[in-house]
Amino acid sequence: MKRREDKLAWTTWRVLRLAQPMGDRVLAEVLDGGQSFRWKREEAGWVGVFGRGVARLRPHARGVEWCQPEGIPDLGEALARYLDAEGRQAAMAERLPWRSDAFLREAMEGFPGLRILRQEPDEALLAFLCSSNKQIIQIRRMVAALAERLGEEVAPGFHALPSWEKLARADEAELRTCGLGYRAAFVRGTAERLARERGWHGGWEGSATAEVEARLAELPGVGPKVAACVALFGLGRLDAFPVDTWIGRVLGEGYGLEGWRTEALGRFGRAHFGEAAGLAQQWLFARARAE
DNA sequence: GTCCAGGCAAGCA
DNA sequence: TGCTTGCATGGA
Repeated sequence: MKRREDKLAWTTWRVLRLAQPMGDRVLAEVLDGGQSFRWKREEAGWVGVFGRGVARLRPHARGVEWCQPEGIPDLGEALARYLDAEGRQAAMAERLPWRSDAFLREAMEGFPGLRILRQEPDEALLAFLCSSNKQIIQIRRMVAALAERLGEEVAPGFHALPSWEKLARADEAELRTCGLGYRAAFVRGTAERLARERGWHGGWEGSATAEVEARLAELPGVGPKVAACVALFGLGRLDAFPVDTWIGRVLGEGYGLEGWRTEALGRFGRAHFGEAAGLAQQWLFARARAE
């Protein structure tokens, strides 16, 4: 039996120029390397959901080629923003200490054009609420299950993530059916709070990243690591520096910091890498996982 | 079967 | 403040 999405009509492929193109391997790392959990590999590229948009992507010499389902609003601008087409991050990366830091430089050279996807804050928060003590592949399955069971269908066969209101109404047993385990209580607790606070991150623009992370950490299931991920991936705070097991390992190897506590590693990362620490973190993360 | 995963929260000294 | 433990589940 054909799946519904197989009958979906797609627009013709178009080129989205990127200031900093990505090869196949780097595009894979960006879409499927633990930032977003919403992209699936297909024949020659990727298909996924970002916000309420659905798109197919494939590498192109000057950027990416993309198409979208027929009959929904054009996603060109949203995709350009999502992928940082104008290259704001490439400019920021110039401020990293790669000239004096050979370990970082090697990581950057290994993944040219790597970037932070500009995800919606809700999307990053929900995904990373599910992330604790889980592998990337498992997080992707949890998020997919939440979308399919509770999210709105935005194109045949494709579901957006559920709203906080919807998640707050779901019972914990249903969330556990999505494979969340003890994280179900995190999602429910945070959903109950945010369902009452529309625009929860509104008004944070003028706050320092440390303050933003502290506010995030007031939510159930959000500790230092998840807060840093949401700040970086969802709120565009490029100076946020999440420290997970991979980053702990790679900082130990590359910078002689074996045995340092997570909190101290975070301070090191922010001090050493500076205002684009989150970008450095993503390059080091990619390098660590590739070894 | 064992170890570990893009950790968090609570309990303890 | 800093360390330990329990937590659900599934890969490797």
